[in-house]
Amino acid sequence: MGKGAKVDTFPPEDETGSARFDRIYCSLRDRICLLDYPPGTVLSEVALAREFEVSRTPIRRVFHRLEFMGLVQIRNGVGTIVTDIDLKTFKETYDLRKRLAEMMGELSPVEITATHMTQIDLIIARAREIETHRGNYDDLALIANDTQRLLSDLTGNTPLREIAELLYIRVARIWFTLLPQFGWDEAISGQLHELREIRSGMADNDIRAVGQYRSKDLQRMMNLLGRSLVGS
Amino acid sequence: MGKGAKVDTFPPEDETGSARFDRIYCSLRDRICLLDYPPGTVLSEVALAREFEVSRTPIRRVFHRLEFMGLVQIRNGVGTIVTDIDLKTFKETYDLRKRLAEMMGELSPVEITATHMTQIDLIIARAREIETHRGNYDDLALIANDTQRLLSDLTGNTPLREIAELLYIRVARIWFTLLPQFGWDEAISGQLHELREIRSGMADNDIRAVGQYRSKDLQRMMNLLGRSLVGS
DNA sequence: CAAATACAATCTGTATACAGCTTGTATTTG
DNA sequence: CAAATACAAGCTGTATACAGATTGTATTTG
Repeated sequence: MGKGAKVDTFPPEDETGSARFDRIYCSLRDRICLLDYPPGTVLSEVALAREFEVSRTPIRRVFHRLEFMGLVQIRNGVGTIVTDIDLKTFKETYDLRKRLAEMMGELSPVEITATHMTQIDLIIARAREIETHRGNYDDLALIANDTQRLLSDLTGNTPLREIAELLYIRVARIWFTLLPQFGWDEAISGQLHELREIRSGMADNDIRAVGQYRSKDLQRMMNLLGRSLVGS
Repeated sequence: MGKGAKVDTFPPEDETGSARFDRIYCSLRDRICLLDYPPGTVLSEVALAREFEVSRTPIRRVFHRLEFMGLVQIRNGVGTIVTDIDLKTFKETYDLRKRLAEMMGELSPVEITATHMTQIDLIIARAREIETHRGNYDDLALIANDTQRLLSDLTGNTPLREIAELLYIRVARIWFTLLPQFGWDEAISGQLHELREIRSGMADNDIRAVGQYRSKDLQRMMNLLGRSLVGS
């Protein structure tokens, strides 16, 4: 999943230290989140060092960041393994995300700009474009990612934004794993429904409504999950 | 402040890797939080490497963790500097912490045990003991830290607990900096009041009430801060 | 044959030398 | 004298060799 979805950028000539770190970190984070590296995958420091044309040191720095984000577990003498999430933690995280979504509009809300409207319209257009491409879960995942990014832009409270992003990154890939179980129609129509709700709230310049829609949709996902687990 | 409050433990003989990391990380984190290293302090990798009898490598690992926690800023060619917090971020963080405190009792609440009651009683006893030791802000800070730790133990939702701790660590020292401005009587009586409120909620096995008390007290701190800033 | 044991392969953790960046200072230059 | 410049000191970033930990496997031993 997602193999062809992202092209890793080549390093520019004058790349500074932190830019290189960000490049490698974002690459690996996205590979994990988009399931190029599924849970259980053992990441090799030396192999990645060769691929990114650096030594082990910067790779290790990235690994420790990924561990802090909850995406890998580093074990001495064993290796660095992409984490899985137990259902209890998954549910707790979604419960919390649901609450944080409600806060989005209540803590220092931002003003909706024309740029924001352009962004949501573009995302909706992309979702409609793949509506009939049954089973295109890769692009659906990218759309979900961009939706989260847009909602981040609409979150005025900085710490809240950071934490919402962190929790999203932690559980997004688990969600992506479950997506196919729901079937394409349910998945894409749910995503489009959420996007249109969000857009209506944005059109009214009502961030509070946007947050409540998001919260409701997270609840809907939890319900779907519950049904899926009972049904399997 | 806090110089004599904490004794760094000696490394045991059979110390494993991650234990060493935790030891150094907690030492430096506490030194920053308890203002042994006030904002603006430049931390030296080589000096700390000498002190902890390791090479620069583990110290760098700790520095990157501290940077992720928001306690230091690492700048290439310059140094690693203990951060300060601007008032906007400080207020945003408190607004968020206030909301998270309310959630404590609502998301998977835990059962209060006799151990928990013993802990809160011990903290209250310590607070009463220093009640007449005017200006003993160091011990007051330690009491505030242990209060936070107890509330963490009462938070059943794991991600919520982690995030509440993170936000506390980020802003605690700023709060400690401001404490003396409020005067000893206000500071110690406020702390004791909060502790007794928390205890009453715990005695009723009502985590929701505990969270609401905590939220209210965070609001009270914000109000004090506002007055202090207007008055200065 | 089964169980304990020794070992080798492979991984992360650490130490250290060196490269690159930033900044204050001394020097040069108009 | 003032401003631009060259430089040196000190910091973090990187590369790499080596140490320590873990685990699967082959060997030994009863």
